[in-house]
Amino acid sequence: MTRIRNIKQLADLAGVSTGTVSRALADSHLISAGTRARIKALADEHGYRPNIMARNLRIQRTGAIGVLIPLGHQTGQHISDPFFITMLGLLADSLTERGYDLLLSRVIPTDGGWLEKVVDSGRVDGLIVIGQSDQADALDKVAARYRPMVVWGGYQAGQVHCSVGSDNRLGGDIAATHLIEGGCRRIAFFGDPRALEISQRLQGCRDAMARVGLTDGPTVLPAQLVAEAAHPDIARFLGDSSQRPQGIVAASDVIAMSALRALAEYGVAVPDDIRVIGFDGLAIGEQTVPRLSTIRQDLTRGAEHLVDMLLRRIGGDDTESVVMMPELVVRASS
Amino acid sequence: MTRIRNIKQLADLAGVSTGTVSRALADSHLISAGTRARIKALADEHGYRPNIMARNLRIQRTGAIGVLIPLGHQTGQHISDPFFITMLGLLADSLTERGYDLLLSRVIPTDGGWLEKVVDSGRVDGLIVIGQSDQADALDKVAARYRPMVVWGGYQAGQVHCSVGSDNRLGGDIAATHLIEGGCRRIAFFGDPRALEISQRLQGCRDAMARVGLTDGPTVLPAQLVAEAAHPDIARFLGDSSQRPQGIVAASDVIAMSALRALAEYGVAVPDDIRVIGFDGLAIGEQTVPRLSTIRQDLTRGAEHLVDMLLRRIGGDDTESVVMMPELVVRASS
DNA sequence: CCAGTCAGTGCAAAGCTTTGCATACCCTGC
DNA sequence: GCAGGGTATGCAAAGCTTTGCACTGACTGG
Repeated sequence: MTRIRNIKQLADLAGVSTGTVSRALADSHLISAGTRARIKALADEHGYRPNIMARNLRIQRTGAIGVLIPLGHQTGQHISDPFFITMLGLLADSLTERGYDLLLSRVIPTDGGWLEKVVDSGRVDGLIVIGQSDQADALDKVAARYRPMVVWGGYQAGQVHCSVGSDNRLGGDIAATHLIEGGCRRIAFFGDPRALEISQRLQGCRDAMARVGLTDGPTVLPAQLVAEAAHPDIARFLGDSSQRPQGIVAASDVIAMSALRALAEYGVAVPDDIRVIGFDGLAIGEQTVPRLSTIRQDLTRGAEHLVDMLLRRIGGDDTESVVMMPELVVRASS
Repeated sequence: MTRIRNIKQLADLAGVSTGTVSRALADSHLISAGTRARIKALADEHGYRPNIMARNLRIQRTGAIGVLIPLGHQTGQHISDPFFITMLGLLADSLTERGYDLLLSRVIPTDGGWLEKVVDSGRVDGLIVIGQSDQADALDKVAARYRPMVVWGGYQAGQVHCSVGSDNRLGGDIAATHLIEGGCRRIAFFGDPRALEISQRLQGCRDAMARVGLTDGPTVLPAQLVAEAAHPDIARFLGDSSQRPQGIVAASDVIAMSALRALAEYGVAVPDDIRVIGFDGLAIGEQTVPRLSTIRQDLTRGAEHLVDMLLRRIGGDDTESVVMMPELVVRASS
């Protein structure tokens, strides 16, 4: 009843060779049904499990997909951010359903080779990167030679890596247009445009304003994505009543919530004095006071696309980037 | 400039043996500084990264910690559940800070060996299991021989596996006592007591009621943990106005939110007609209408304990289970 | 009765590192 | 000039599977 730890021991016990054991456990029809059953029973009885590392080394695949969260432009950010977490949960569900494990890494791309390190480590069969941060070039460089990688984020012409994401420019445009239609002329944009997606949202905002003659565009406050870090900046900005905008386009729901909180503290009425619109469409936005208007991205569909396309790429197919339409959700904050 | 894929090629290129390369890359002082620098430069130039699977196989460790979410008593449940996700984010932060990767698995323990499969696979250096579900026995069995495992969940006397969690009985007691002090005599408990933690919360609820002579205890509605599945049951239960309780102890904040929603739909005033209290203290409870009273568990500290203790166990130490004190948070729903 | 087939099994290489031990060389001190 | 002690490197085993190929024996058909 002693524990069996490798295939050799089991082979000796069964009086066959390791090859036979390996094949028997894999249900190969090369092995007679009798031997097969006997070996399996023996393996079961002695609690033998093949060593996955050795197996992976041999067959050159791991059954794991890496999910990477590059925190390029803001070191303070944590994975516990609601957006990442939501996406992560969706990916986990979708991947486990397909029999893959999920290897989570939070990386701070300070050195050049952060992505190569994961790719070449051979630890994963494919890679999902959540957000380009300010690392679009690094992603392109790797994508040129490493196929099984898809990225959640923005799309720009000429991009080498395969991305899934929303039409961020359009989203920003819709958000700003919505505020303008509500009568706003002085608009502020809260978000750090070093991240590709956010710069696109800002661009959309500018476009919408330019169309009605507001060629200066919005005032930009490069707020951090993470709530705790953003709040002081936002509070300071809004504290100066002389520069208060009439409308705020926030680059994410989390930033918008920070803004709502700060405005409440200053006694500014939303949406009467200042209108606020977020971006993402997280569930949490339903629960704010007032309930947050937002530009919804369909994360569920996004996650499914990411996994689908990644598996196709692992299988050798090629895939085009996907740009999904964002959707205006008007609640009570605008 | 051709890509180098294994240590042998690099060794040939450098005109040394593989052993020397291996040591050089590991910065071993056995290798002269000159050779070391030369090899490193060469490795860098040709983009060589050691194959992690081979390395893991050789040194018998993986640098990854498995996080397991057993969904024993309810097949519908998804990882996207807010509680799991919150915990997962905290663990991810804590683990990556300490240089470990996080391998996420959602398992449905139908067959006996679900846990053994992960443990013996050699894919991870240690295991964090989130929630005992109804699998306490399976956990004990494995814990008897596999040291590097810690479990988030309840503690009961005689338990073999090492757990971190709240005093659930006490939490249930506090919750029920709070409702009783608010004048409730007919109390309902929403939650499926097949899970250890929940049965303990129910027990606490019973204890509190017994102390004031309510020996029948609460009416138990074995609601699912996941919101979508629980809602119909809860709505049906509350729809029958003849059996409506005066107070509801929900086994989780998510269940409580479902109850709040159902009550709002029936036009029942909270807390005036029915008082509701949840369990967990998730951030999301701040945003409900009315804001949810709850029993808070300190998940941040819990996650840190889990990781700390796991690493200590990996290092060979032994660790005692930790039971943290839950805390009553009175907001507006009770 | 023999050549040929086929089912079932064994052998050993390959996958890539790490590391204990052996080796080679260069000094130093006597 | 030689024993002894470092220092720098090479050799090869070990870690555990999977799998192409070779082999054995039994059986079929002529």
